[in-house]
Amino acid sequence: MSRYSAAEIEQKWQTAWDETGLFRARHADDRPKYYVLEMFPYPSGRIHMGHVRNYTMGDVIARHKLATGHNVLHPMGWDAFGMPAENAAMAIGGHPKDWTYSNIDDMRAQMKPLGLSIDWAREFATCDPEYYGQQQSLFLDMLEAGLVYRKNAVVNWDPVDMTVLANEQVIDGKGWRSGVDVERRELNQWFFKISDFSEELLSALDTLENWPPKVRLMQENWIGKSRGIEIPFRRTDGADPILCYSTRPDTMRGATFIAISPDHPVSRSLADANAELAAFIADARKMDTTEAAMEKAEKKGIDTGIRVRNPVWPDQTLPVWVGNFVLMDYGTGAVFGCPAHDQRDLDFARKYGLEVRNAFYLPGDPTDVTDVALVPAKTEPVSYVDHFAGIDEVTSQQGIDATIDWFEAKSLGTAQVRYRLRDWGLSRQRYWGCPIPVVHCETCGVVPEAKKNLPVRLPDDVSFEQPGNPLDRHPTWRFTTCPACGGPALRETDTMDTFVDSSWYFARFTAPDAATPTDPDAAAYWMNVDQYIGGVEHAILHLLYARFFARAMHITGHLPAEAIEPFDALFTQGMVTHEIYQTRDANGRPVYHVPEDVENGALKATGERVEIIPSAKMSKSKKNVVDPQNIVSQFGADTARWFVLSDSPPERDVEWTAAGAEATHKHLSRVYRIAAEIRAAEEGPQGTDEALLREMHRTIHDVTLGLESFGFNAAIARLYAFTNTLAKSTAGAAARREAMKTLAQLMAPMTPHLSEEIWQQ
RNA sequence: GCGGGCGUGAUGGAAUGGUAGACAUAUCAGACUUAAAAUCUGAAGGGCAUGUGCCCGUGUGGGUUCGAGUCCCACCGCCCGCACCA
Repeated sequence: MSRYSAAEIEQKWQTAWDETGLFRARHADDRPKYYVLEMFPYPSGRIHMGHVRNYTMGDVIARHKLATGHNVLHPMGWDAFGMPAENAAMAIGGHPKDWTYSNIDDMRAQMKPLGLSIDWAREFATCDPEYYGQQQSLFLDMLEAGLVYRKNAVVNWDPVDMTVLANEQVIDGKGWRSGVDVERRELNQWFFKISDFSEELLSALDTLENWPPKVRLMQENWIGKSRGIEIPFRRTDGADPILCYSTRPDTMRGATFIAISPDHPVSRSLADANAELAAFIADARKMDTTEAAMEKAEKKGIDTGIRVRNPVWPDQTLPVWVGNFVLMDYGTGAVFGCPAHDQRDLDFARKYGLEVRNAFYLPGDPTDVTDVALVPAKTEPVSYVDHFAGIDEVTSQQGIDATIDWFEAKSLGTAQVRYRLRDWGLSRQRYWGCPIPVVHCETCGVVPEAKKNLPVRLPDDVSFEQPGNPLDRHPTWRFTTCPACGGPALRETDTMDTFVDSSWYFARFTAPDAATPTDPDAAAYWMNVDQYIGGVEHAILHLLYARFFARAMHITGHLPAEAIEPFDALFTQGMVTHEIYQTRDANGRPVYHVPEDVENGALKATGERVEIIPSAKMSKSKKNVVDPQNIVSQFGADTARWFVLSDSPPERDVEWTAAGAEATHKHLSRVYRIAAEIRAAEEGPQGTDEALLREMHRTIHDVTLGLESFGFNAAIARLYAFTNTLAKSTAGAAARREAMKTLAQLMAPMTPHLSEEIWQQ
């Protein structure tokens, strides 16, 4: 072969690797183990450049570790449950199962040509009954361990589609499919007790040294620990006091009203006798809970007529309002409003003509002031604090803590540590998910399914013509017998949130065929994941849920104590972006064009200039998607792999360009050519060329360092430089041969096929 | 509002506090060719001198240091995450 033919080379070596079972991982081995994992894909049907970059990074590490004497586990699977499959069934007919499995086949067929060093024998999909059956078993263990419970919760309910909607599926207060107003409905739902682990999930973040600081910080903020105090406000009518939660009791002097949630018990009981209030509460209920809506929503309130006393200055009485902005499930569902020091409270006070009172005495100011402009800057020392604890700066954290202590010492309140983290509601009124393995028995109530009856399989004969959950209207599926009393019972028809599926798959990969969720030996040997790689979009939910699950799996005996932090190192890679090409139609609306139709900034067909928007996320609607399959068939997998790693550091976005891909291909052709030249060079008595060999060893050092520290772009730059040196080298044939072999070896993690070809010749 | 990150040629980006701009793209020139492609050789931060040299340069302004793209302070700009959380 005189020309570089990626197609031939790649096919040849992929077959060879397959036949020798090179990437099969076995857990009896003297070599140190290394588990590298990329976040597994949702089987949409097409792989995209982001997948290529993600899996190539993992593959570079896997191959590098394999080459440096490690026993490597590098598996792949499918995060296969979820709504798109049901949506496809509703839109185009067919069955979610068929749609999903056929997508998996398609995607596997697109991935295999990339030459990834994956142990395909371990592949599974989360919708395999073998997988979700083990998940049900895990759920039952967690139920027994008290890590799962049922409670009523308010959800977004679409009255037409008859299903719960995620916040993301509520657009402007309306269901994204039905277009009707979404209701807030209270339903009985299953919850994981993740909030029991708030403190531990928070403090253990410090041990995750090889995680990006940014991700740790995001989790810290999400868990949201705060120290505050619960303060009872006595009512003038002598009824039970209203408990308010505050993290800023130092602003007590500025309190001019109390706001309670529409869901607060006091609001509810008053509503019985107050039609206006009842209407207000009903109205607040209708408001959807999405971020966007919350931001726009007007702050509204209604005076209850109740008055309470300021606990520190009892001669001051404050009105109690119901406010639509007060959340029932944070703190006590009641707050005191301090308009002088809080923008939201100020807006509210202005709207309803409530008093604005400065919380802090200004130096030399003996009386209360009402002008907001006089409020001292946060860090300014204030003089009034002798009232509290004799501290001179209330607004430092120390000052706030001292104020809390002061309140406690005077028996005016109880210090509280609170977390923003809520329990994880896992019930979904959906078909295509893991059935929750419980039954509802008239005599026994909620009863866990017996493990011998697992998996509770999804029925195949379902229809999607009607809205709602097909499991609910299935003629027979629901009807079963109670595992406890043997009487008639109904199955739970809710399925699990798909985040559950991805919360433990990494553990299942260590023994994908085990008859229990994990195999203790295999889990002990392979866990933890040494390097986990994925998108930063999973920084909070997936990674937090997985950390919770690892703890739950330890408690239920499915993972060793060492595995409660399942990912030793985490790397979040950047996106692959591409220019967008757009022109305008007669009405000035943008029209997008695929890259193939554009040449030199103009449409190939008409010559019309296109507007170029650089570095945009690839998306179908903007038509700037580059299909990896096309690149592989045009240039080969090695070119695609090399390109997505070159140019940009892996944590940053990389811009895909046709010119860059071509240049990469030219470079690989050049390496191939140089190798051929060197092979053909006359053997002779020439000695070594020390300069070349010195450069070679320097390259080995730099590239190794680059591969081990996610400096792939720098490693590749070094390989370019060495290729140039080698091409120009006038050293003897033996030295050049040695240098060429080394070059091939160093390139191998990125371009395994080309390297293997050069190495073997 | 709270939290975090980043500012280096035309472009993507290199650079344990020690020769800024490695490597690549785009560009230009040359060789080969009837021509083109491919390939090979070379130029290239800006300015002045163009002859070997000089001056200025990592968002802006200060500071630490023998020495700062790198460390510290302030400001400007961009990006990201969170947010009626009391």
